[in-house]
Amino acid sequence: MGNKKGDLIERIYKRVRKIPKGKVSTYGIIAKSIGAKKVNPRYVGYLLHKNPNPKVIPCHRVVDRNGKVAEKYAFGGWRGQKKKLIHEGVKFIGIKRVDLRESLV
DNA sequence: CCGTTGACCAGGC
DNA sequence: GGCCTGGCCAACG
Repeated sequence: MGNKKGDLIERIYKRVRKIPKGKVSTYGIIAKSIGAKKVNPRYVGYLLHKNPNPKVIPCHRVVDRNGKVAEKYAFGGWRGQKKKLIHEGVKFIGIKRVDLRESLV
Protein backbone atom coordinates (compact mmCIF):
# COMPACT_ATOMS: atom_id res chain seq x y z
CA MET A 1 0.00 0.00 0.00
CA GLY A 2 1.24 3.39 -0.84
CA ASN A 3 2.27 5.06 2.35
CA LYS A 4 2.80 8.78 2.06
CA LYS A 5 2.89 11.56 4.55
CA GLY A 6 -0.51 12.96 3.69
CA ASP A 7 -2.09 9.54 3.96
CA LEU A 8 -2.61 10.11 7.65
CA ILE A 9 -6.04 11.46 6.86
CA GLU A 10 -6.99 8.41 4.86
CA ARG A 11 -5.62 6.08 7.52
CA ILE A 12 -7.72 7.78 10.14
CA TYR A 13 -10.80 7.68 7.96
CA LYS A 14 -10.24 4.04 7.15
CA ARG A 15 -9.90 3.24 10.84
CA VAL A 16 -13.03 5.16 11.75
CA ARG A 17 -14.97 3.44 9.00
CA LYS A 18 -14.10 0.07 10.54
CA ILE A 19 -15.78 0.89 13.81
CA PRO A 20 -18.79 -1.47 14.06
CA LYS A 21 -22.25 -0.10 14.45
CA GLY A 22 -23.14 0.37 18.08
CA LYS A 23 -19.49 0.69 19.07
CA VAL A 24 -17.20 3.66 19.59
CA SER A 25 -13.48 4.38 19.61
CA THR A 26 -11.32 7.12 21.06
CA TYR A 27 -8.98 9.68 19.55
CA GLY A 28 -6.03 8.28 21.45
CA ILE A 29 -6.65 4.72 20.29
CA ILE A 30 -7.05 5.78 16.69
CA ALA A 31 -3.94 7.92 16.89
CA LYS A 32 -1.88 4.91 17.91
CA SER A 33 -3.67 2.50 15.59
CA ILE A 34 -2.57 4.32 12.48
CA GLY A 35 0.97 3.81 13.71
CA ALA A 36 2.56 6.79 12.02
CA LYS A 37 5.12 7.29 14.76
CA LYS A 38 3.18 9.22 17.36
CA VAL A 39 0.20 11.13 16.11
CA ASN A 40 -1.44 13.47 18.55
CA PRO A 41 -5.06 12.79 19.42
CA ARG A 42 -5.56 16.49 18.85
CA TYR A 43 -4.63 16.12 15.25
CA VAL A 44 -7.06 13.24 14.77
CA GLY A 45 -9.95 15.43 15.80
CA TYR A 46 -8.59 18.31 13.81
CA LEU A 47 -8.58 16.31 10.59
CA LEU A 48 -12.05 14.95 11.20
CA HIS A 49 -13.38 18.44 11.77
CA LYS A 50 -11.56 19.85 8.83
CA ASN A 51 -12.63 17.13 6.42
CA PRO A 52 -16.01 15.84 7.59
CA ASN A 53 -17.43 13.25 5.23
CA PRO A 54 -20.31 11.69 7.20
CA LYS A 55 -21.49 9.71 4.21
CA VAL A 56 -18.53 7.37 4.53
CA ILE A 57 -16.96 8.33 7.83
CA PRO A 58 -18.96 7.79 11.02
CA CYS A 59 -17.01 10.37 12.97
CA HIS A 60 -19.79 10.40 15.54
CA ARG A 61 -18.44 7.05 16.75
CA VAL A 62 -15.27 8.73 17.94
CA VAL A 63 -15.17 10.05 21.48
CA ASP A 64 -12.45 11.07 23.90
CA ARG A 65 -10.69 8.77 26.35
CA ASN A 66 -13.34 9.33 29.03
CA GLY A 67 -16.09 8.40 26.63
CA LYS A 68 -17.16 11.97 26.42
CA VAL A 69 -18.53 13.18 23.11
CA ALA A 70 -16.91 16.06 21.25
CA GLU A 71 -18.10 19.38 22.60
CA LYS A 72 -17.44 20.95 19.26
CA TYR A 73 -18.77 18.20 17.05
CA ALA A 74 -19.32 19.54 13.56
CA PHE A 75 -22.87 18.31 13.05
CA GLY A 76 -25.07 19.74 15.75
CA GLY A 77 -22.55 19.64 18.57
CA TRP A 78 -22.35 16.83 21.11
CA ARG A 79 -26.14 16.62 21.08
CA GLY A 80 -26.22 15.60 17.44
CA GLN A 81 -23.45 13.10 18.04
CA LYS A 82 -25.26 11.60 21.01
CA LYS A 83 -28.47 11.27 19.06
CA LYS A 84 -26.76 9.30 16.33
CA LEU A 85 -25.01 7.04 18.81
CA ILE A 86 -28.18 6.31 20.74
CA HIS A 87 -29.90 5.54 17.47
CA GLU A 88 -27.26 2.86 16.92
CA GLY A 89 -27.79 1.38 20.35
CA VAL A 90 -24.87 2.91 22.20
CA LYS A 91 -25.50 3.29 25.91
CA PHE A 92 -24.90 6.63 27.56
CA ILE A 93 -23.81 7.41 31.08
CA GLY A 94 -25.09 10.75 32.26
CA ILE A 95 -25.38 13.41 29.59
CA LYS A 96 -22.24 13.54 27.53
CA ARG A 97 -20.58 10.25 28.36
CA VAL A 98 -20.66 6.98 26.45
CA ASP A 99 -20.55 3.63 28.23
CA LEU A 100 -17.05 2.57 27.20
CA ARG A 101 -17.33 -0.78 29.00
CA GLU A 102 -19.89 -1.93 26.46
CA SER A 103 -19.24 0.21 23.46
CA LEU A 104 -15.48 0.62 23.24
CA VAL A 105 -13.94 -1.62 20.62
C1' DC B 1 11.00 27.88 7.59
C1' DC B 2 8.24 29.71 11.54
C1' DG B 3 4.09 30.53 14.01
C1' DT B 4 -0.47 29.15 14.68
C1' DT B 5 -3.92 25.81 15.16
C1' DG B 6 -6.50 21.61 16.40
C1' DA B 7 -13.22 17.64 17.85
C1' DC B 8 -6.87 15.74 23.10
C1' DC B 9 -4.29 13.93 27.26
C1' DA B 10 -2.04 14.06 31.59
C1' DG B 11 -0.82 16.38 35.63
C1' DG B 12 -1.50 19.87 39.14
C1' DC B 13 -4.31 22.81 42.17
C1' DG C 1 -14.35 17.07 40.81
C1' DG C 2 -13.89 21.07 37.70
C1' DC C 3 -10.59 24.30 35.57
C1' DC C 4 -5.84 25.66 34.02
C1' DT C 5 -1.29 24.66 31.89
C1' DG C 6 1.98 22.44 29.18
C1' DG C 7 3.04 19.12 25.76
C1' DC C 8 2.56 16.49 21.92
C1' DC C 9 2.96 16.45 16.33
C1' DA C 10 1.18 17.24 11.66
C1' DA C 11 -0.86 20.57 8.36
C1' DC C 12 -1.65 25.32 6.82
C1' DG C 13 -0.47 30.30 5.49
